[in-house]
Amino acid sequence: MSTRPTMADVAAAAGVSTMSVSYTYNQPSRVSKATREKVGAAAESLGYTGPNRAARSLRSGKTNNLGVVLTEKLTYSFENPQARAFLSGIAEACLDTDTGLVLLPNSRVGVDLDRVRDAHVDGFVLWTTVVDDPMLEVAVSTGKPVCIQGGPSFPGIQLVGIDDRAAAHAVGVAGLKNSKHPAVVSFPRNRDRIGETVFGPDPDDSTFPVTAARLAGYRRAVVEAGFAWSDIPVTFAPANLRSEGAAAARQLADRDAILCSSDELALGVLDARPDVAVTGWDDSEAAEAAGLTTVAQSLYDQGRDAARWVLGTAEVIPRAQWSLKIRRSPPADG
Amino acid sequence: MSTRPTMADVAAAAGVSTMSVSYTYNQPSRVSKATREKVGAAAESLGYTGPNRAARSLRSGKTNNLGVVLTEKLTYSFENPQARAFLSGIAEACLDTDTGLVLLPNSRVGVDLDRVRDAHVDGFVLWTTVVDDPMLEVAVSTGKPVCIQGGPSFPGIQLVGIDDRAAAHAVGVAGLKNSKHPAVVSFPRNRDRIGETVFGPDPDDSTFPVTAARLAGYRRAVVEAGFAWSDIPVTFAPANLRSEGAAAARQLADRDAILCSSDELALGVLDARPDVAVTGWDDSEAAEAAGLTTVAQSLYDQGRDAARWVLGTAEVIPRAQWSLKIRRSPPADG
DNA sequence: TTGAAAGCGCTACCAG
DNA sequence: CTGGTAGCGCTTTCAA
Repeated sequence: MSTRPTMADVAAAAGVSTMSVSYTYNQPSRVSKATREKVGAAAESLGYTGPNRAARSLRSGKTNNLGVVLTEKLTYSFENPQARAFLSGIAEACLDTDTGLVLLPNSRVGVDLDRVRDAHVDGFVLWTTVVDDPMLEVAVSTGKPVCIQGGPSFPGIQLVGIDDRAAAHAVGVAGLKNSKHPAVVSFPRNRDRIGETVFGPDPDDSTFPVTAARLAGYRRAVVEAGFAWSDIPVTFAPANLRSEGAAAARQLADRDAILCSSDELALGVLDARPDVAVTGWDDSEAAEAAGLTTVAQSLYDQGRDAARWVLGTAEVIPRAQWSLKIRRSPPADG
Repeated sequence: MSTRPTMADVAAAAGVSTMSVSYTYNQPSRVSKATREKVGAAAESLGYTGPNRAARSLRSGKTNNLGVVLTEKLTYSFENPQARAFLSGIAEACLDTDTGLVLLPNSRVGVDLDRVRDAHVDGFVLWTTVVDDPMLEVAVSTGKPVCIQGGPSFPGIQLVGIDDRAAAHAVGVAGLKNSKHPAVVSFPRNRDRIGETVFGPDPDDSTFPVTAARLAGYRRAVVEAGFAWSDIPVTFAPANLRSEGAAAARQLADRDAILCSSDELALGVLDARPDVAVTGWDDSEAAEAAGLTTVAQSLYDQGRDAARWVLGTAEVIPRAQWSLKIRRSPPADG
């Protein structure tokens, strides 16, 4: 039962003070090369693997844990490929700094808010949520750094994500090229997730910022293509499922081009209407296989960058990149 | 900048000793009801949310973190629905005990072994790996509790998982009901993941315990159905992908029943050979939709139970349940 | 550039 | 059932 060596043990073996060992690990530039080498050798020979984290936490107030606030049930987040890629990126960044992950659900139950309030973490990364989510205020009130993917923007919270409005405009322009009767199939407007078709809805009526931004971009593309937004049917799918895309498409039987909020919905649309021009979002493998025109972005990179910023490894969050993938759907000519 | 109250603050406010507050949180049954109530009231009024974890860790040696050792790259694990469900279960158990998650990759690089050796966690949950994985020894050598899903069995490591051999036998019996020329499409035999077809391979040649157990179960079903195992072609798919199932099926064009190691492979087989009798494994949603006969098990439950055991919340790991889902493929009569 | 002292907040141990 | 004492391993602060 040999207990692990402490900093004091290393100091004794190296013939220096405990402080010199501490400095060697925390501010190596502050100690002389000779000290650094003595400490390194002593640590090696004793099998010392670095400062004990609990002690360091107690003294410094850092927890070495990152809080990740996901959707309602953790399982749902895992089933969403985009959220998953985001989480992978976060996990990767945590690995680099030996940081633990605390996965926190975000149902609207008070207990989830309490959990965030009291979480023993150094900061939070949130998955996009509704504009009026009380979680936003709670996260900020902890005084810890907070970063959210996809919005909403909120005072004190750093954003990571692409310019959804600009990307939606770009993919909309591509999708409407030869269209006479376009339509949109969108994510739900709010947490009620009601399936309904509305002509020319106000994007800002959506409490999901991502939904709102994409609608606004589509609207701009539609208007630039010479249509009146109020003539365009927008079907809000109750869930981001292929089957819902198909169901929506059947309600839009007279339309010749359909802009979709996700590849999943777009593939469903193609299932029901193989003839129609369709655009998706996210550049999934299935989208590539189906030849779908779509918006590509790396949620993995965004997760990694968000985590790095929260953990203090990175000073700034690099601008998230996106690109348009033009493929055979929609057909090049009508 | 009001700093958070400490146990001593609560003790002072409640008019008791610090120790009584500590006991109230850690062994409530040891303190009188009166004390408990005084402490509760004082904590409430001060906004004390429980013992500081770093201090508790430092004193008790507990880290309040659980190590989860997954496959080579974390991303791969997230893309595997079964590993994902397992991880969801673990995450849920961690939530209950306010425990952080440290996700650790398991490539064969030494750095991953070092990471596990030095991980600041109270125990490990491992995802199934090859029988000769050095990670097993490393995890055990930490002296911390270790539980592995799916095997291999290893001294000092707790197992969680179903009896793959028995389940394979059961689903094999169902799948071979009217077969004259059966075949098997299996997971890879070892980490080389070579795609090949072998007649009557020795199950124990597989370094993946799950692969070996399922093959052994299939073999028993095959032999009981009156075939010689050495006459049965077993195609090892290089990856657990639908496309690989289809590719394998094309190589088994003369076969009338195919037992598969996963739903994914089975669906691929059906893509290429809609006429053939097929069985899968895992009871995915797609399997249900396709009417596939398969083995159902809850990796979520297994993850939750494994984590509870490692964290000391549960004394024993409940036996993992499985059931046979008999559906229209294979057809009831030839 | 190095070091001594103090103490972060808590719980193991022992005493009553 | 309750409480005092000691100290977990480290880093902040101050001094040399």
